[in-house]
Amino acid sequence: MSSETKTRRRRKAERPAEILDAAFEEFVQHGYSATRLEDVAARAGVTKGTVYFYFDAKERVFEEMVRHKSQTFLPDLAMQAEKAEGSYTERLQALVAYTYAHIAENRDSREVLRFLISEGGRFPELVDRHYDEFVMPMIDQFKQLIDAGVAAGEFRDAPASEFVEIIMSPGLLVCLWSLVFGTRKHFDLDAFTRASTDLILRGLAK
Amino acid sequence: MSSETKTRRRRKAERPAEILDAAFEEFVQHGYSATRLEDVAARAGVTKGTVYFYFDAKERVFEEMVRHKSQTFLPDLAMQAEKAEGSYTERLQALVAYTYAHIAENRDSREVLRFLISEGGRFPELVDRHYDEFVMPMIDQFKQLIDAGVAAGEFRDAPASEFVEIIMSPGLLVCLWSLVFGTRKHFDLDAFTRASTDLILRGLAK
DNA sequence: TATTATTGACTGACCCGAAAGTCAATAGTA
DNA sequence: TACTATTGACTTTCGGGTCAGTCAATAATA
Repeated sequence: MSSETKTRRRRKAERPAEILDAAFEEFVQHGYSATRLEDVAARAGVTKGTVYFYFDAKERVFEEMVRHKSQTFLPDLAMQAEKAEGSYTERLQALVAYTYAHIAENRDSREVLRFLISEGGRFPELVDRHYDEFVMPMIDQFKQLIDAGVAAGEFRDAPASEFVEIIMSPGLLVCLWSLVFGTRKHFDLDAFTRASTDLILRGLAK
Repeated sequence: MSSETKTRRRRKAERPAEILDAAFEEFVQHGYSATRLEDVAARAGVTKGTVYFYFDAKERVFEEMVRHKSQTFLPDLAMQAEKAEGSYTERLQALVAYTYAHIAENRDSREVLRFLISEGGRFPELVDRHYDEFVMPMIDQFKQLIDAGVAAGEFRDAPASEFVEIIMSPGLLVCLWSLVFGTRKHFDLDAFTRASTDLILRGLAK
C-alpha cells in the first residue's frame, strides 16, 4: 500500500477515517451484529488491536461511522436552494429533481437510512441526532420554498403545502426500492421523477 | 399454562405457529443476528431442542416467520377494491385511505418491511417472493383502478397514471416514519392522509 | 378393563467455533 | 532515549447446533 510509506503521525491523523470507511463497507454487507471487528481491521489494513486503540467498543465504531457518513447532503441542498432561480414552480422542480437524483446516486445516504431502520432501536441517540440534523432541516428547506410560493400567490394554500413530507415521499420510495431490490428489479428513475414532479406541481398549482 | 392441558397431538399442530410468533417478537427486538434461538424457545414456552425439532436452522425459523406474518393484507385490499362504489375519484380515495390506515395500524406488515430492508441481502428469495406476492399485486390493484378512471375520462392520461408507485409513496413514508421514530416524534396521520389524497386526486383530475 | 409395549414430542447437557475485548511486547519516530 | 502506534496471542463468553435419553399418550394384548 502506498499509504504505508507515510509517517506515523500522518497515519494517526488518517487512521480513524480509514477504519470508519472500512467499517461502513463491512456493516453494509453484514449488518451490525454479524460484522466482525477483525474484518473491519483487515479491510483498513490494520489489526483488531489498532481498532481498539481508536475506539473503545464496537458500538462506538458504529456510531462514529454513521456520523462520519452523514455529513454530506444538507449543505449541498441549501446551496442548491440558494442559487435556484425563476418561478417558484421552477425552483421547486429543480430542488425535487436534485433531491431525487442525490438519493438515487448517493450510496452512503441510502445505507445510513438502512442503518437507522435496522439498528435504530439499539442506537436511539443516533436516530434523534439524525432527526435534528437531517430530517427537520430538510423539511424546513422545502417548507420555506413552498411558503414563499404560497405567499407569492403561485401555489394554492392547499393541505399539501402544510405537509412537505408528501413531496419528499416519492424520493423515499426510490431510496427504499434501491435498498430492497437493488438493481434486481428495474426502475425507471427519470420517468418516475418526471411523473412525481408533474403530480406535485399540478397538485400545488393555483 | 392452560395450553399445557391439551393433548400432545394437538400441541404438535400448534407449536410451529407458537414458535414463529415468539420468533417474530424476538427478531423485531434484536434483529436477525442478535436474537438467540434459546430466547425464542423460552418465549414460546419450550426449549431450544424443540425449536430444532420443528425447524432445521435459525435461517429457516426466520424465513418461515416472515412467510407466516405476510399473509394478511392483500386479500383485504382486493375485497375493498371490489366493493368500492361511486366515481373513480371516490373509489381511489377510499382505497388510498384504506391502505394508509392499514400501514399505520398493522405492526406485522411494518416489521416485515423492516426485515426485508435489514436482512434482504441475506435472504434474497424472501425479497423476490415478497415482490411477486405483495408488491406487484398491490401495484396492479391500483393500476387497474386508475386505468379504468382514465378510460372513463375521469382522470387525465398523465405521467402519474403510468407510475402508480407514486400514489403509494406517502403510505410508505408513514410506514418508515413509524419504523424509525416509533411514537417518539409525533405524526398527524389523519392530516397527512387528507393532504396526500388531496394532492394525488388533484394531480390526476382532468 | 387392566397391563404392557411402542411411539414421538420434548428436554437439557454438551460440543465447538467464533468473536469481543485485553494486554504485554515490539517497533517506528521524534 | 522516551514515547506511542501497532501488533497478535490470549481470555472469556456466548450461541448455534447435536443427541442420548425421558415420559406422557396411545395402541396392542390378555
